[in-house]
Amino acid sequence: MIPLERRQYILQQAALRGVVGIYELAQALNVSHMTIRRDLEKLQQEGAVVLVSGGVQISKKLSSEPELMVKENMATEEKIRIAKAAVEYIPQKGCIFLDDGTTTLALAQLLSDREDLTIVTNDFVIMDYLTDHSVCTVFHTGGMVRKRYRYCVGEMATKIIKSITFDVSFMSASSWDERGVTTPDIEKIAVKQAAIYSGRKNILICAQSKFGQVATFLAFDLKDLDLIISDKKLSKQAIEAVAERRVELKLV
Amino acid sequence: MIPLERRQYILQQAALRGVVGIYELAQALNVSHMTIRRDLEKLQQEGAVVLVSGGVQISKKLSSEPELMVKENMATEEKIRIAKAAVEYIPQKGCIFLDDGTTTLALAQLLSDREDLTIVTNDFVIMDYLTDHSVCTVFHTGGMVRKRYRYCVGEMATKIIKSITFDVSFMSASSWDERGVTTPDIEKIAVKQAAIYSGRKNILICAQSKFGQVATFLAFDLKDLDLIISDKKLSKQAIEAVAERRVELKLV
DNA sequence: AGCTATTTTGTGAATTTTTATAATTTTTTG
DNA sequence: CAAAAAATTATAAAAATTCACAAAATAGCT
Repeated sequence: MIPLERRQYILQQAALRGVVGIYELAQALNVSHMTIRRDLEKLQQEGAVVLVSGGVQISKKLSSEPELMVKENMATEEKIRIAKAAVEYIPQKGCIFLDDGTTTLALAQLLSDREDLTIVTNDFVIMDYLTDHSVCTVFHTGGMVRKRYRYCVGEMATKIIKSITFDVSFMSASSWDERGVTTPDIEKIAVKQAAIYSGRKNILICAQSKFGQVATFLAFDLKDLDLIISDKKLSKQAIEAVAERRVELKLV
Repeated sequence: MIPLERRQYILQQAALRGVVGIYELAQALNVSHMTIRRDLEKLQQEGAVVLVSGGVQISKKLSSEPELMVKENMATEEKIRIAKAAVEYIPQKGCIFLDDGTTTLALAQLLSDREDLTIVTNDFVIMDYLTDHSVCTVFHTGGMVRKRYRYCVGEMATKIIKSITFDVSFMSASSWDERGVTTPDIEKIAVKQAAIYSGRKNILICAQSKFGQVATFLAFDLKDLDLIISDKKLSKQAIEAVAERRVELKLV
């Protein structure tokens, strides 16, 4: 890894998460903290980041730029915590499905050094990340391209998903409540149901903030799940609803 | 491998990844770091890359327009001429397949305003371009991701391709001769054959410079094609070989 | 083919840049 | 205010770069 690559990685992490720690970066990149400090100094001179005690913050100017904004909305603290909890459920040499979404992307980012895994996804952002940063085997489901959201839906994707068996299907949700997970895109229903059909274990990884929101179409019922991983702020009402449906719940 | 090929490979890698390390290239190309350095110096003089410590970065002008950059790096003129000729064969409201490759990418770039089309591809670069710049319906075949080249291969992709019918399949080739199109990737054979199986019309769009090069595996015979579009510099030997197989030939 | 001239490539040494370690000072935290 | 964490500084080690020159490959010629 050459110095520039390292700086790009730092920028990416900063863009993704808002702030990053120096020692964390040093460990991730396997270099000394001094090297990171010198990198950060350069990046600060370029105006890309702002140094703060213990790490860097993405400069406001950048974080308001459209491409990064999309990412910004991604890996928050909660999502990373949820993703870390999710890793525990991935067996050695396993084959997993990652649904489209930012929480599943955060999970993908934790798996870059897992050579043993086979990862299947319908999301192009996740695929891009894995293509550039991972050593695992990657499959894309294909299907009709939803340009705006950069993932695939439709019958083609559904068919392929049904023809594979996953040790774990990690499902995401942009909206869920006591009934189940809902989506505004009718074409996504079949895809999500296929992923659940093909998962020997189905885990919903989803921030509590999405609870209570409802979209037009019901993709699947909470009963179809084996486990829900969410964050600790999840409302009592939600916890009760999950318990009633006898689905295991893990809050992190 | 001749020096020019080596530089094209370097450019391709740089285009693909943004930055590339010198020692990495030296190892991949099996030459000394000095040879790479001299190559990079030349490429820098041409303005294609910028030298940085430990490697090169793709020049900003190019990297900000990824679709142009790929074109840029390999004999553009011919490819665009070939692509323009290929457009003639695309019917209104048609469904076409675009094989992975830079000539097919050039074709995709000419189709951005065609709202009537359905385009299917196994190439992620083509898909990305169409996602960002086109108004047509896009499908991706999915399949096993070949990270380095950014396309899909394998049985999954093959199956899907066979289940669709294309008005035209536009095939590419990194190497071809009188026998047919060859590839170094065994997994690509089935994909290419499936595309030809599913094409009501099969057109090879391919620069003459690739003629005479041979890779390990034969993907398909020239006889399987309805038309070959190439550039005018195509050798007499090649023209005769094509005529013998009763395949129409168009030189532009 | 055989020969020379030219270009390209590899090797090793000197130079410069980058990085790691350790000691010291400053800032943060309880 | 004291302990811990972080930042700074200095210096040694490692890596990357440059330069010079010999070896190898290529091209052009008879």
